[in-house]
Amino acid sequence: MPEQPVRARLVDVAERAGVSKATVSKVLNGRQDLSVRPETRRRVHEAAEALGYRPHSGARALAGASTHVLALLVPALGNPTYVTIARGVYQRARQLGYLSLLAEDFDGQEADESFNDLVQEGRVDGLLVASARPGHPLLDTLSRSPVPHVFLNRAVAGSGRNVTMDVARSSVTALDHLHGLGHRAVGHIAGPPGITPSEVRKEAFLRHADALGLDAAPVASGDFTEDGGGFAARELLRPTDGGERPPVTAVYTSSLAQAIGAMAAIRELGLRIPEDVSVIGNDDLPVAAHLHPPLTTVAMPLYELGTAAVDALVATIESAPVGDVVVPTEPRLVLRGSTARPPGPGVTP
Amino acid sequence: MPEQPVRARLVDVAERAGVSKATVSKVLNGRQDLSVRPETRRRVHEAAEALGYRPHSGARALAGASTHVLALLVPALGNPTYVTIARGVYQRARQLGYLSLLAEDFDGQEADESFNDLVQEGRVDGLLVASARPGHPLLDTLSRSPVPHVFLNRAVAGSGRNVTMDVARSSVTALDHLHGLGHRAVGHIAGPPGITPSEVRKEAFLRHADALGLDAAPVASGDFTEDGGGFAARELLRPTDGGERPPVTAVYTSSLAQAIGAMAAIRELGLRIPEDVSVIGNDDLPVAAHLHPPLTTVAMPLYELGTAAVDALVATIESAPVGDVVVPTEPRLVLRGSTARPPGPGVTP
DNA sequence: AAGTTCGAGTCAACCGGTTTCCTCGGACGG
DNA sequence: CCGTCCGAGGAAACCGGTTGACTCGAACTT
Repeated sequence: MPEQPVRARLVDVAERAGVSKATVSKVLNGRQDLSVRPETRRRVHEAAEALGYRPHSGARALAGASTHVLALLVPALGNPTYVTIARGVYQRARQLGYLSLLAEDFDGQEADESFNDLVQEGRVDGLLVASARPGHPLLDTLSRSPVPHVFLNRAVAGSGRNVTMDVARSSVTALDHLHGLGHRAVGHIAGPPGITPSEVRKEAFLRHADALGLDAAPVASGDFTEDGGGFAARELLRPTDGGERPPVTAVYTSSLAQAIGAMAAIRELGLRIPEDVSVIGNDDLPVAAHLHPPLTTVAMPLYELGTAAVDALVATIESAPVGDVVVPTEPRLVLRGSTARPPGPGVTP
Repeated sequence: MPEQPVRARLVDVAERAGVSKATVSKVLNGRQDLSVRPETRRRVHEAAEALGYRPHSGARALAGASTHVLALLVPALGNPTYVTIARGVYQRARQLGYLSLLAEDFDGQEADESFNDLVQEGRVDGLLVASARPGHPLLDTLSRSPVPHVFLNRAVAGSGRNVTMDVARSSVTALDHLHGLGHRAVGHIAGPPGITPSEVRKEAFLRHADALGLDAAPVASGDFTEDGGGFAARELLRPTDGGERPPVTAVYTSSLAQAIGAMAAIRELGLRIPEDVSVIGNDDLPVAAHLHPPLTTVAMPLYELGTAAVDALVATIESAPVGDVVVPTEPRLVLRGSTARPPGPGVTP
């Protein structure tokens, strides 16, 4: 059997190849500050292969080289959006020879401590921060720290380290769709204030609603959860000044969970989807297709956001920082059953 | 400001406390093979505190001590069930001073490689395997390897390292509920064959259906996904031998996603939930409450499964293995709108 | 009073890599 | 023919902890 009973070490490889530790190290790390005969190089690789050599990560980290570990901080793992991002991060990291550590930022405090530890203990080479929020303690820590890091999804203005998606475009896509169906009064359920993608999405919504000349474009804010969406939906649909029809015929939400909550709330108000109210949400995740009715969404390139963030971070680590990055893939409309033409004022063509 | 500009090392602490490196190391690691005066102990702790000392993980691992890192392998991160487990693992690990690494086992191959690397590179102290499956390459690797590990959720018979929930009980709870409502023909949507929780749930279902004397208890298998649930539901509801009523009045699914898919399929068949068919699923996750109708579920102690698995693994690492463990929390019925009395044969009391 | 034991630490060898500075022999230039 | 340069690789220090063996003085025994 080709298995080694015990870990092979660098010396073992060196011995088998008939060279010194130093040479093996340099060859295996592909350093070009040393000239080696192709023949020697081959022998080293062969020996390493034959012994199934894996460098001990601790020793490596200790000797000043990198750990090849990245850490990703997300605000909520319960949110499938972040899970998708995390998968992108994980897979791309592995492709590049890195490992990724996943941490959840329950209360904002946790993050700061946990990341400090990670960095101080020399466990990670870099940080991917998806949970930036104004005033977050970590931001301050990071800004005065030399550890490589990027912000993804939630941008930090002026950091020059943001990796984001074309969030503004998603609002345009959603509105164009609803406008094309004939909607003239569309409400938006935004995320909590102060969070970049939420703010950007809201502003783009308002700007484009204006450009399209909509009659009404009210906005309500709520958490990115089902309940947040439910409350906001009730707010948007409460009939104003004695009228008996809801003030909007369609709702565009900032997250998928909000859309689910909004749908439940809309039905509880005795309205039908999509006959009375159309609903369109952001982020196309598997569950969207199986809701009742199936939810029309704007698919955001979440997975790619993850991979792009890793690319940016690794570039930073290798001292070739790339500045702010916007993932090139555009948001894509996924048409399903939750959007339709608005109820005509008695008109049934 | 109390921040140190540069990492404090063990020697720095030793110097400040006026003792040797060895003493500091032993004191901070709480080893009792050394007697130290309380006074000295205090000085050491003070010095460490003052300097904000964090041991370098690489150095520590290299010196033969543990890395204090655990790795968790899950079959699919897209499945919120595993995310919940992962949270339990992550938090309990941190409480015990460990870090947890999350890996996704996309194809079964990945896992084996990735875990081998992790272990070979001395990155982790132990493994939490939630994706065991008969014939999984990792099982073989693990059985001949000295690395501490436990299997959670999916048990490996005879390993003496299983951490599981009372899955059989969940079938009993679900069936009792349906039986109490008057259902006499209940279908079960099981997971893929060969996977322990799925098998156990199925067998418990059949056994208890027998004990209750149900008229019919057909079983269909499908992936743990929405689509898997959808296909299986169609199979269960296909009218047999020319009858026009579906052969069952209720469906009990092995996963939440399956329940969502089943609900969609049931509606596509022109049946109402819960008037025509009741649906009850396993695992109570937030989305269940916001479905249409809100889904009745059996809540499994997933988070605790994660914490219990960490406890068991850490015990194993500290050479006090605990054998098979069953999480004590019992499955709990969460009553919502997807279950009701079966349609009477024309009887409306 | 001398030997022994015990408490309280210290010494120094490791762990497995990385990296800096050398060495050594042959080719080449003058 | 001798000095120099260069290609190819080696020696050893070092990274920051951990650990078992060892020391040293005081107390305890007999």
